[in-house]
Amino acid sequence: MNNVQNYKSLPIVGQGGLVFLYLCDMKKYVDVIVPLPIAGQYTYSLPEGWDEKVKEGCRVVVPFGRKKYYTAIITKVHETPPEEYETKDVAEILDERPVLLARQYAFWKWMADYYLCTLGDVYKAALPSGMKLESETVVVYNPDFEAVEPLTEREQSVMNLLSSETEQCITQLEKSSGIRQILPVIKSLLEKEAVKVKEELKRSYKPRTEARVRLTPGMQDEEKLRGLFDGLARAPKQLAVLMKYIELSGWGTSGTDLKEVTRKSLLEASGASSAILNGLTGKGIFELYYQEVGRLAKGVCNTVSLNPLNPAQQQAYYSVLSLFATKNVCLLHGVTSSGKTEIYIHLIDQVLKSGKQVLYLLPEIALTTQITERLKRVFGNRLGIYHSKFPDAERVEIWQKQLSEQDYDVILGVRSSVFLPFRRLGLVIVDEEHETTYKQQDPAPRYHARSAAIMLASMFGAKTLLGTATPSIETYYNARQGKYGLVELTERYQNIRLPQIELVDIKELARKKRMTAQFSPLLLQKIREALEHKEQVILFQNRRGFAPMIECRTCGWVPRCRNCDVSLTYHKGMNQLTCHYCGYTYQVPKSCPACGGVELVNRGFGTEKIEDDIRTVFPEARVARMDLDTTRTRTAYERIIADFEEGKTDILIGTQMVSKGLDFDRVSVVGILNADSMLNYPDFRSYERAFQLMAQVAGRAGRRNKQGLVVLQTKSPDLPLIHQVMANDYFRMYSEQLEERELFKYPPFYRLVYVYLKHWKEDVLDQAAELMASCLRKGLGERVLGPDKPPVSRIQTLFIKKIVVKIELDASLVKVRAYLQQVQRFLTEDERFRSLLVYYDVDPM
DNA sequence: AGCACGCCGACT
DNA sequence: GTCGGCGTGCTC
Repeated sequence: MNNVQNYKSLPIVGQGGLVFLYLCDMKKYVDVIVPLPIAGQYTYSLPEGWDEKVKEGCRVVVPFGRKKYYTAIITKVHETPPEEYETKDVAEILDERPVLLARQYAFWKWMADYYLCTLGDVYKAALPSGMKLESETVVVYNPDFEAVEPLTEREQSVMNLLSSETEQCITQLEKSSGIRQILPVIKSLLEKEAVKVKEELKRSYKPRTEARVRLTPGMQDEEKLRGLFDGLARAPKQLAVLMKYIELSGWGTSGTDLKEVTRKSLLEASGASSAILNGLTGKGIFELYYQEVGRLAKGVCNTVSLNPLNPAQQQAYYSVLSLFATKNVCLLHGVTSSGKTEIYIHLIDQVLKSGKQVLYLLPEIALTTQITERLKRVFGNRLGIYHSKFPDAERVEIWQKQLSEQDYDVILGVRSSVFLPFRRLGLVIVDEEHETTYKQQDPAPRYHARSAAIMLASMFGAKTLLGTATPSIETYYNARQGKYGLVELTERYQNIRLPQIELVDIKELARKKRMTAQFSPLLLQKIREALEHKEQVILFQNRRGFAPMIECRTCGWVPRCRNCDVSLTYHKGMNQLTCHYCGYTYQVPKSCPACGGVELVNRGFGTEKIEDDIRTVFPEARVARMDLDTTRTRTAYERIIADFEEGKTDILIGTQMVSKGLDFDRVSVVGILNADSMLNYPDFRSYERAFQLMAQVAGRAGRRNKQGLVVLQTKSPDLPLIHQVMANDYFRMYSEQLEERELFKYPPFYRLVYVYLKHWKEDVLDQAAELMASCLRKGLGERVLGPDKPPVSRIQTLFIKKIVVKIELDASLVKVRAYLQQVQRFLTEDERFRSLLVYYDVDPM
């Protein structure tokens, strides 16, 4: 239909002469973001009469492509019909009020722009999946179908599956039938009219409901009830339930409304079975009704007052406040156990008093019960917690609550909570600022939550506080340059002394054959002493798995993933080899496929191996292991920590997880088993990271009354870094690293952008990468390095190449980004490189 | 991303 | 000669 026909035009005479004023029921259009990695936005038309309801930031369901439906977000409502194409109608409006606020949208646009990805990528990362409904094709069995001609084997098997369950979605059918290409089969069944298909929106988010009990309307008077008591004389159990209900609801108590009684509480209080209650509903005395209830924990209302700050903390607190007068970002550099959290709490309290909100970011790993309990006690139900390991439905409710009038004043959350809606943000705290897990690796948007938080805060005119004991070089540089305010807190809480660090040369000991597995005699002795004194031990090894790999003793062959070009990790528990890139598992070969040798041995040591060895040496000790494999679920993770806290475990063995902001009271010994394993990464940040890890893990040792001990085992005891760790000399590490960074053109002096190219044909990829690099060099010259084969040069059958671009801090990032995209467009227009995949990692870690 | 179209090889 | 496999292109 021609849209113009809908317009009622009315000529009126204005100052400029005759103009046409189009009145009211002009056709409306919306521009939307779809949750796909596609650049640009799409325009849909609104069916008539829907006009009033739509606003920017609301979600709509739109048909996209031949059959799929997606949840899109409106960015613009307008009246300009597109000229080049016919629009489709919006299928459904999901919100009356926007779920994406104006400032959030501005934040999304900044992110897509800065990190070189699409708005769809940002949208996908930002919203909890329960808010992104998607359609699914459902195949419906036709019971009246009579075959005119015999069905093929595949068709028959699909029909058999459908006969037992007459409506099934395609993915489910594909799985249970085992047919990989099921679409053609369904298509032919559709032509034969053996089945029908429909598109159904799957709503994964369902509000939680609670069954409640009340008297039926006919029973709600004194007379009737009295009659009931007599009537139920021969059903004493039912009578008891009725009496309990009257008690719980407060029936008959004058002047008060009836309290609602849940089915569960009535059953529990009366001790009756559900059959008894069913009897009462059957007689028409009670009726059940369902009420929507939130999933969010109510939080305690009676909160404790703040702990007073000690003089050092007090001073840091005031320094931060006064620096915020002139700086938007401030770094709080406080040694481990200096009580940064208490300073945060006082700052939050201050911001709340001014009616603003606070976002408190923590790396996932540090977001434990210790910190959440502390904040809950202080802020009660004004605090919301946003954790990726919480169920999605809960995250949906937090999002919705943030949009409501009863939004949280404080959000404690992980990386992705920068996307939550805020309306009166006043402060963002980024705790453990140096943590690399703040950077999202895959998929896009590959954003750094620290940078994103600073940008978000600036959009609100809010302040950002970065806190850590071991600042990232970039942040510390910014602070020393005066870009950020800097507050240093050197005094430990209650004057606990920093741990004593003992250096052990394990190379020398190994030569003399004095090592027991990975443990030096000193470490073993200290563990033994700790166990005797009922103290606890943490052993740190920066690797997981039983042994990173196995190797043929004869020829040195190492099993590799056939998709990803990395060596496989050996997992003893399942006696399997796993690729940690694609997750594919392999059986351990009986003999070496290269030379036929039968001796396949372990190489290197992971946490699992250490656990095994420590159990052999100290069979009486209670040992726990904490790494990615033992902490898959939130409960497993919290169990390990709780057990250790309560002293149910003597020795905790772990990867870097054990170093994260946990405070344990009875740890007297920390063993760093092999410092060198952290240093030998081909990465310009490996020294910085090794220092941070060792300083953090060392900080776990020693509490109130006793100085802790760290046994630092290394093969290179003369390395300057080792001595910087021993002296806890952050500044020396920083200065030394800074020199190298400047020399080799790394951050903080240069910004890095990695350009990744992927293709399934290696030679095409090589050509494309060479061409891309030479094009980039034309515009950017020596700033372009590569192309290079990254350490993992093939993931899931795609070959990968990487080009590094180093940009001076004062160069225009906007221009560089535009240039990168221009070169990409030029490249993908080339016939040969049609299926070339290009993506970027801005400020990579 | 997901879905259809269209071009190639392995079978009737 | 056809069916099924997968590369290429488009989606308002």
